[in-house]
Formats: sequence, C-alpha cells, structure tokens
Amino acid sequence: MGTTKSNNFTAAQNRKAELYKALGHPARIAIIEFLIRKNSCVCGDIVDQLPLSQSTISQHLKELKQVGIIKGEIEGVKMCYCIDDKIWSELKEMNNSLIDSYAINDKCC
Amino acid sequence: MGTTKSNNFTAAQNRKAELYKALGHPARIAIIEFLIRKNSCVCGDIVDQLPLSQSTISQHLKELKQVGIIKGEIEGVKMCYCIDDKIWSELKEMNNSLIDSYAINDKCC
DNA sequence: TTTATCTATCGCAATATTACGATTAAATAA
DNA sequence: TTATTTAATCGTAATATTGCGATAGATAAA
Repeated sequence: MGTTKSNNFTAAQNRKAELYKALGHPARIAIIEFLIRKNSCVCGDIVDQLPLSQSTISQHLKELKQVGIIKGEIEGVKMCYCIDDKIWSELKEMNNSLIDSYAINDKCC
Repeated sequence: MGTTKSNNFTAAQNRKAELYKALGHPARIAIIEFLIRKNSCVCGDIVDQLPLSQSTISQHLKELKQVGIIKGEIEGVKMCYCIDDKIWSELKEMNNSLIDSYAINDKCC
C-alpha cells in the first residue's frame, strides 16, 4: 500500500494526474511563476528567489523536469531553466479539455 | 520535516498548489471526469465506477470536497455528489492566470 | 594548479499519502 | 422492531514526499 494503483486507470488519466501533481506544491508554483515572469531562460538565480535550501529546490526542479514542464541546459557553471513549450501546450490542451468539458449548469444540490 | 513550508509562500501560491494537488491523482481525475460526464448530481454509483475499495474512494471524495471542487448532499440513504460551480470558476480563472500567462516564445534552450 | 562557484545527489528524519478491511452511523425497507 | 443498504471513519501498513546538511562533480577564475 501507499502506492497509487496506476494500472487501473487510463494512460490519459495517469498523465493528467502526473502533471497536476507536479503543480501541486507552492514551491513548484513559485518556480514556474518566476520562469514565466522572466519569459526566457533563467540561469542560476532560482535559489535566491525561494525560501528553501539549495538541495530542496534542486529536487523540485528535478520533479518539474521529469514530467517535462521545464527543461534545463548547462551554461558554463550555471544551469539555465525554462518552460518547455511543447509540454506547456500539452498542459494547456489537457486543462482546457477538462475544465471546459464541464458546462456550469446550476443543476445541482 | 516532511511538511510543506506553506508559510513561506503567498496565499495565492498555496491555493493554486492545493487545487492542483487535489487533481493530482488518477482516481480523483476519474471521479471528476465521471461527474462531468453525468453533468448532474451523481447519487451512489461512484464506487461501481472505480477499481478501488469503498473506503479509499470515500477518502478521495473527501479530499475533493475539502478543497471545494465537489460538493455532496444526502439523499435518503445515498450521497449525491456534483461539481461545485463556484470553485470550478475559480479553477478556471486560476488556470488563466497561470497556464495562459505564459506566451510560447521559442526563445529558450 | 589551486580555488571558488554552482548544482546534483546522497543519507537521513519527519510527515503525508494511498489503500484496505473492519466498524460505525444513519436512513430505508421488511 | 429488525434487517438491509450506503457512506464515513477508524486503525493499520506500506510507500511517497518534503526538507536539510553534507558531499561530490564539473566548470570557471585566479
């Protein structure tokens, strides 16, 4: 136990959950908002922006990288991170297909 | 440790993370998709739709209820669940302010 | 070369999540 | 009243997540 039973759900459901889960932490939201604000590669100074230790931030960056939301490139001694356009499009579509598929109807309880 | 340091982030960042986190499990995605497909109150038969035990599903419903995404009402011996229009609107706006705020630019790595 | 800088990873501890069976509680049906 | 049905909650076990300090590795600067 303690493990999500992914096998019992569709690939689409698992992918949605995976992406939303990656967004499900304030530090990762903060990282993404910072990258969006900069609107380009951000080299090095993410650690200065967050109230967490370097190792913890590195871990959060890794999680975002693993699901594809951001990508990183070595620039000399620094790492440059940015939003991955392709996955961001996937996220946008996924999100729209979920959110917009519900028509607000006021029919309920 | 093991606890998210919510105090160090803005209320908006924490709320976003909280909502995305609630969506970050395939069972909860499946529940929401089912409610949307029905497009009305769903009384009783959620347990038949998912490959998880009754108690586990009850827990997932509780989490969705806690962040406000769904609401439930007692109908006799059954529980009726549906999407909460108000929070769904909040979710929509939140997405706009995050997902749509990034203009794909191809400027990066 | 040596030193400084930056980031990933390791190891650990604390807490959270996932899942299930058993039980409880509440409403309906017999 | 006594079943029966339905869903929440309790207790427990296994695994995952969060966070940090310490360390390692790689590049640049002196």
